[in-house]
Amino acid sequence: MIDHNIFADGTAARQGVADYSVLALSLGFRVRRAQLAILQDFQDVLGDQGIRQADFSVLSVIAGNSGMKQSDVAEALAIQRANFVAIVDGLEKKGLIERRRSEVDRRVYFLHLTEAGTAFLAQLMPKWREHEEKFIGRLGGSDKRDQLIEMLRSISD
Amino acid sequence: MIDHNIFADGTAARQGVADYSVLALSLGFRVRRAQLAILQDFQDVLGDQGIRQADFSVLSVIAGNSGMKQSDVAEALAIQRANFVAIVDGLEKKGLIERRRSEVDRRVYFLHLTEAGTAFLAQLMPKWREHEEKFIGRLGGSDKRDQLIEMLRSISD
DNA sequence: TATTGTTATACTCTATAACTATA
DNA sequence: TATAGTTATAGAGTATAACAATA
Repeated sequence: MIDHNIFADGTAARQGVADYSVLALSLGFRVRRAQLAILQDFQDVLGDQGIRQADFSVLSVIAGNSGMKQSDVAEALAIQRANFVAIVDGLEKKGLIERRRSEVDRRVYFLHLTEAGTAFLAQLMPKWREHEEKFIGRLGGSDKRDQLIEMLRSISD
Repeated sequence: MIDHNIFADGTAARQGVADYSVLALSLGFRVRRAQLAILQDFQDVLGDQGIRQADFSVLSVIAGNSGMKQSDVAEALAIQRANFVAIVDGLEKKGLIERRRSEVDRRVYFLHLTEAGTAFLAQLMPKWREHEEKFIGRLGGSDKRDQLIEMLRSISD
C-alpha cells in the first residue's frame, strides 16, 4: 500500500496538512529521488577511487566486450558520442583503457582495457558490489531487485 | 527473469559477444535510464507549457499545502534552498505563485498559488496524467506502479 | 549564535552544430 | 554523400560559501 506522506517520518500527516498524493505517486519524482540516493552512495563508496558512475559503466562494458567500437559503447550507455570523447580521454590518460585504430576502417577506434585497467576494475568490484548490495538489502532481496530491474527496463524500452 | 542483453533488440546476444551482466543488473544504470526516459517524455508532453519537472513539482506541492514555508517546500523536493530561489522567482514572475511574508517570523516566506497558478495547474493535470499513464501502461497497470513506487521509496529512504 | 532567504560562483552533465578524416 | 571521432559551446542542474535580515 501507498500512503500519501511525502516525508519519511510522516510529518505532513502529523501536521494535518493536505496530502501530497500527486507527487508521492509520481514516477518521475520517485525515480529521481532513487537515482539521487544511488548516485550519492556510489560517490560515498567509490568516489575516493577517482571514478564516476559513467567511468565505471564504461570500464565494465569494455571488460565484458573487449574491442567494442567507441561509438557502440557510447550508444549502449546512452551517452552522446560528443560527450563520450572526454570520458574515454580521461580513462585513457589514467592508463586504464586504450584506443586501437581499426585496420579495416580507419575512422573507428576499438576500446580495450589495459592490464592496469583490468586490475583496477577487479579491485573496484567488491566495493561496487557492496554498494549494490546495500540497495538490494533495502529492497528486501535479489528477487525484489530483479523485479525492480525488469520494471525499470519496461519504462525505458 | 532477467536476461543479460543491454540492447532492447537483443543486439549483444545476436552478435554473440560477451554479456553485460554487471551493467544490465546495475540498479544505478537502470534507474538512470528510467529517469532519462521519464524526463524526456515529460518534456515532450509538457515542455510546450513552458514548465519543467521541478516547476511542476513545486506547483503540485503548494497546491496540496497552501502556505507552506519556502524552505520546507525545497526540502520536501530535495532541492537546496540556494537553488530553490530561482525556481520560486520564475514561478512568481509568471504570476503562478506568490511569496507572503510571515508576520510572526519575518525571515520566512509562505508560498501560495495565485488564481492563475491554480487554473494553470488544473489545465496541466490532464496532460501530466497522460504522461504518467504512459508509464503505468508500460509497467502493466497501477498495481505494478504501486509496487514500483514502494520499491523506489525503500531505496531513497 | 542560529536560521531564512539570497547572491555569487564553480562544477558536472547534457545538447547541438560544425569540423576532420576517412569511407 | 555518409559516418566516426572530435571540438567548441551553451544550457541545464547541482554544490558551496558567504552575506543581510531576523530570531
